[in-house]
Amino acid sequence: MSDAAQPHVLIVDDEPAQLALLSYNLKAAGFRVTTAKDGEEAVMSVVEQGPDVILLDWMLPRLSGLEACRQIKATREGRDAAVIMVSARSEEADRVRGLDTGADDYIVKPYSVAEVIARVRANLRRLRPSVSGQSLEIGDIRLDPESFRVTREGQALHLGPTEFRLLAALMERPGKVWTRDALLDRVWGRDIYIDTRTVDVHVGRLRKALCATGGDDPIRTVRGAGYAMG
Amino acid sequence: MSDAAQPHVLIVDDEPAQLALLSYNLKAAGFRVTTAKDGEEAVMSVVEQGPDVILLDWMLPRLSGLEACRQIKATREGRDAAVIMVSARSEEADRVRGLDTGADDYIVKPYSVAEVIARVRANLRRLRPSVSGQSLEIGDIRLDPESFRVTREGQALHLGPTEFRLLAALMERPGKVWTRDALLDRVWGRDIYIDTRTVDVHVGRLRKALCATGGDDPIRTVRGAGYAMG
DNA sequence: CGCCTGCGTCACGCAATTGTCATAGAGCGT
DNA sequence: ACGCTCTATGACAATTGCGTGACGCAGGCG
Repeated sequence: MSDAAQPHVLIVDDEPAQLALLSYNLKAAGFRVTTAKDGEEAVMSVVEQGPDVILLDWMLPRLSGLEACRQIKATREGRDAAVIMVSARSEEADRVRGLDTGADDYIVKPYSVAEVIARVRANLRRLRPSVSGQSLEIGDIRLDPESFRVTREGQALHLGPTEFRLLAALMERPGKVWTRDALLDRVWGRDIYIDTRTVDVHVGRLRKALCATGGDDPIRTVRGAGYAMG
Repeated sequence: MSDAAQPHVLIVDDEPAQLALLSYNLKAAGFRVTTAKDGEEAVMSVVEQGPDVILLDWMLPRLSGLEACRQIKATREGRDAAVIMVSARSEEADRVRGLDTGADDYIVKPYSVAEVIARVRANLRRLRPSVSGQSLEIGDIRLDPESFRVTREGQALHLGPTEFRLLAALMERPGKVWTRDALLDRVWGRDIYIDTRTVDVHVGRLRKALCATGGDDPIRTVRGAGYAMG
């Protein structure tokens, strides 16, 4: 999964120039960027890194963009990434074929960098609401990333920064069970050494805060696995 | 950390170098790997270990890949494994012959390691849905690996971790009869010392949980063999 | 500086889960 | 019907995993 701070974009293109151009500009726009030169590399990278958005060129060596897209969408990590196909072909037929294999969006060459960034942002907004300032809602709990405010039944709750990010992670995918390790990655950031049990403590604190105004415990503990909401 | 649910790949090739190369990379990609040097060994290994995917070289001593494939597909354990033929011949005729004998896929030499891994994953996905996070369903029972939820006729059931994994194993291959030993491997993990009869107890507990809301017993006991669902 | 807030770790207690065993029951061949 | 083998089940003790309060530390701020 991606880091708490920056949305992660994977760019797949066999032309180094395109790669460099997009990479530079997306980094400048505040994204974390990794790249792949062909379809196979792309699939492996998806599995390993679990990016949020994938810019996938149509024409690729080894594994066509179409087939790569199909494979990406079939992996656990790729299922909830946004795939944006990039193609010189503008025919409607191709567009349909692309979307048929599970692509989420379609950009036609020649494109402007601004357009690409806009599309990436748009897909991100749809897929990762909290990253782009949309408020999340589960039951009577609402979390507004913009104002860093959490309310339950309209009543404001006081959360520490860590509890806030923890809640945001849990609310982003209702029903999904997060392992403690996944939460450490997502909430605390990768390559940080924290005892896994610390997650328990923060979940406990979050629970106390969420139930301060009364109401049921909205966090589900899955014994042997982790935590989930919704 | 040896995951009990690691997919199992059998690699069959008479060249030690190929064996080592593929073995190393597949292990690194998170698979459990065993190897065989010829067709006969391959068939025996299939019967003994029941791998999920088999990478079968076309040219083999003792028993050609083609014939090995036929024999593998004739065994109970090999029927629901994916066989991927690996061959230097790229002629269409060979491909057809390979697929005719029951091979599920075909890789032409020279191949890239990434391609092999991608193909293995693709076949695994088709054959073992839960590996890629899809929810499993048999009759009125549904199991969602992502949310760790099990429902029967829409009603949520409470299962312990072991019962959950046991049910997942049974549901992954509807109709397959699992021996107690196979279930110990799959659910408890190999290299663990547990009494075989313990499986009975857990099947009993799982049955009780599944029938808690009423309904027939969905687990079939096969006397002298093991258990099956569906 | 002294207070306050937030955070990570630890230790303890509790409850769910688990492996084993003993016993009763069921299937099958004769 | 009988005997043998394999399976189901209830009981139980040991283990594991989780929740919680307490504690020490670091940083921010008046």
